[in-house]
Amino acid sequence: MAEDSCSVKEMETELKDNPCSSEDAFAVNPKKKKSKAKGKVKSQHEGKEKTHRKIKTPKEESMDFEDRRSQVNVKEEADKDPDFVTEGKGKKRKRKADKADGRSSTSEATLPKKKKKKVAEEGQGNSPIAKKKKIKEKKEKVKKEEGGCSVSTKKKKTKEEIEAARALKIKKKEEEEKQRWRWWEEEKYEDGIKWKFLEHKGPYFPPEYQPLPDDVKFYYNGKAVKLSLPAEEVALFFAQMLDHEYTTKEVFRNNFFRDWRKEMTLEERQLIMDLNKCDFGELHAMHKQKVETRKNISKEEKLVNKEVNQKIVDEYGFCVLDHHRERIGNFKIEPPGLFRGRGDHPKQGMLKKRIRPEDVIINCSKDSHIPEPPAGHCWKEVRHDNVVTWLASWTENVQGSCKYVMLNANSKLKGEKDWEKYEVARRLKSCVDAIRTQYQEDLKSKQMGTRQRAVALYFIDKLALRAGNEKEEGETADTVGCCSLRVEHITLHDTLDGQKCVVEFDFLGKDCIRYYNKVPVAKRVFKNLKLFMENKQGGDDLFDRLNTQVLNKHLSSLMPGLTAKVFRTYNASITLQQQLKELSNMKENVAEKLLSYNRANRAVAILCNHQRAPPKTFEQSMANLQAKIDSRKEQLDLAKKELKQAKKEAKGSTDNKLLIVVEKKKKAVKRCEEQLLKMEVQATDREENKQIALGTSKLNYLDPRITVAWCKNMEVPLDKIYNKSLRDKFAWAVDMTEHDFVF
DNA sequence: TAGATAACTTAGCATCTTCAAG
DNA sequence: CTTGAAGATGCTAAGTTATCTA
Repeated sequence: MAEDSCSVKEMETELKDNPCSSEDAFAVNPKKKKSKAKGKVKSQHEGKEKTHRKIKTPKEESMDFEDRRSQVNVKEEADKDPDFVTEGKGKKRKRKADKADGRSSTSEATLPKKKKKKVAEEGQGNSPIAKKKKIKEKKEKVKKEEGGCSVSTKKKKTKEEIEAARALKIKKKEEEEKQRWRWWEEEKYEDGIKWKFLEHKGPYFPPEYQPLPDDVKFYYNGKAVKLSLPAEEVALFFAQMLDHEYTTKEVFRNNFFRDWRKEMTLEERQLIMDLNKCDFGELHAMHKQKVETRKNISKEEKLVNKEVNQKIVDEYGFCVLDHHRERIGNFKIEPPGLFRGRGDHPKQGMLKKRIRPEDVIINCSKDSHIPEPPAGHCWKEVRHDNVVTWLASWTENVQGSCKYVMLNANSKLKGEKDWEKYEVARRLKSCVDAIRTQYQEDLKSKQMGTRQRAVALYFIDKLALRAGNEKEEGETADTVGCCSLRVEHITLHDTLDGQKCVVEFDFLGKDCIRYYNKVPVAKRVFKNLKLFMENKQGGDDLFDRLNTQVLNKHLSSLMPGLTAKVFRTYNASITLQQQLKELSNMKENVAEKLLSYNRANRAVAILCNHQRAPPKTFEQSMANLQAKIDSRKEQLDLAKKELKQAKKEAKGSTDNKLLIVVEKKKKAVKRCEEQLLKMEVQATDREENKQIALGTSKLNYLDPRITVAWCKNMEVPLDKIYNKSLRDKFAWAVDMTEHDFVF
């Protein structure tokens, strides 16, 4: 998040210059007047544009879509902009909205039902016999190795152990595969029922706080102070973070100090009045020491730790859902600590409290073995609600929101939902043209609300913006999505770089990731934007007649199950499909095909603005790779020379030896060339990927069936693209997708 | 029927693990 | 065998949407 850190830096200098706490800064922050230009639509604008421009046909529009990826300005440009600071904004934006009907449920989505009869619980591997055989072989192998050379050196033995462990792992994997629940071949449950039986052990609680040893002291105002346990624990949270830049931020420090004092005893509170007089040095040093020793532990200890962890996973990491053992995603209760929100979060530094069993609600079957709370404790509640998917929940104290323990992505519950998501997106494909035509038409509407809706939809569709819910002021960082865009977030250019009607976007989106883009838009959109911005200030809402409920209500009337985020899924998947078709070629080798895939993936990531901070070691590792390429090039030159020489010598000769040498050299050249190409491809890929994150779209937006089908057609092994977890998560797609799948 | 909240998806970064090169 | 980069996984914050409640 380069731009993030950039604004952070600026924040800091600002803070240095201005010694008042930023809490004060917040209070002082002049609220921008929000002049809601209600009913200010000038009707004479209507219809004017007809003379200038005909409505785009869906086809023309879709051409726009194709070169969308080139429009997205990768953020370097934005990075350079030193003026980029989003000011703390004025007010809470709560508006009354037409109530969303809520009747349009996604559950109507019809999954392509494979009318197969229920498969037996154990599930059938593709070729169970072959698998069993394999497993047997493995077992024998393991046995052999175990018995084989027992009188060997210690080293060898551990090696063997590793080998055995590996074999065991493979065996385990195969068993796993065999036991995979092929839920996608079963009938779905009716209306909202998520399970009929659910049993688990409850969440795993982090270990209790271990008091400081006596020789590690906290000092206040130069004097050693023995803190009470609760205060000490919180002090340690802060001490541990001392290397982080954010412990220097005023908001963070103030929030921390306020919450810390709440944990203190009366005397402590009376003594410790100023954070600047606190010396956490020894605590910090102790923590660093601990990290260091943890890093240096022996292999044996590591193995022991691993086993201990595995035991925890085995005990708490699984549940039984409708007769199948399923992995739980996050079975560990979040440990206490200091809250660190993203970006400029007003609550950063606040204490995230320790969760006790008394805070936790358990959800499971009535007839299951109810999880035991830790000794001496009880649950807040045990309920048996089978229309939800969570196993346990608690309320987090910083934001007051609910946290849930849910299943792993490879579970039936998650998989089915995911599948459904892509089916909804595919349904959008069949009616997207009509919807586009409609919103183009709506741009001319007499109703201001309708026009705003149309423009918002245009953005959501064309630029893959998020819906943009309203947020409560002061509770979170100031970020926006489509519906919550403010006037200050866009700049209109009648012409820019030879293009007409360019909208320049500059705002912080989810996770405070900057969205910066200059996009030529339809003239009518441009005109509407001008209209929406009339008589408004920077801090005013661009779409003052619109919110996500209104928008989604409208969308669901166009297609059941349609909401704003479906457009992101749809456009991401369709872009991947198009790009793959365009970029990849059967003639390429696997490395090149993978580059093509990554490029298609990248087009999607750019569309969705999935960014990452360039890896810290990026420059170095790039240079290393380049060095390797150079040396390989030299090798290649050498090999070529040698080949020439060999050819020369062999010319006219019938000496078999010489001919063989020529062949050898030829092979060497070829190998060199291949390796070089591979590295060069890798270098290109990495460079292009510098600040783009491919993972998010792969995980959340791209219909896996597109990828599976592409792999089949291109003869690329799937595991070159999907790692184990992805293959598990998308098991349904891997299993059911034929080569002719079309999104 | 709006506003609150519950439920669930999406997100990037941190950390742990693995694997390949030196 | 060591080192470091890449890749995988873990963590939890931050969104969206559905649903509840007064």
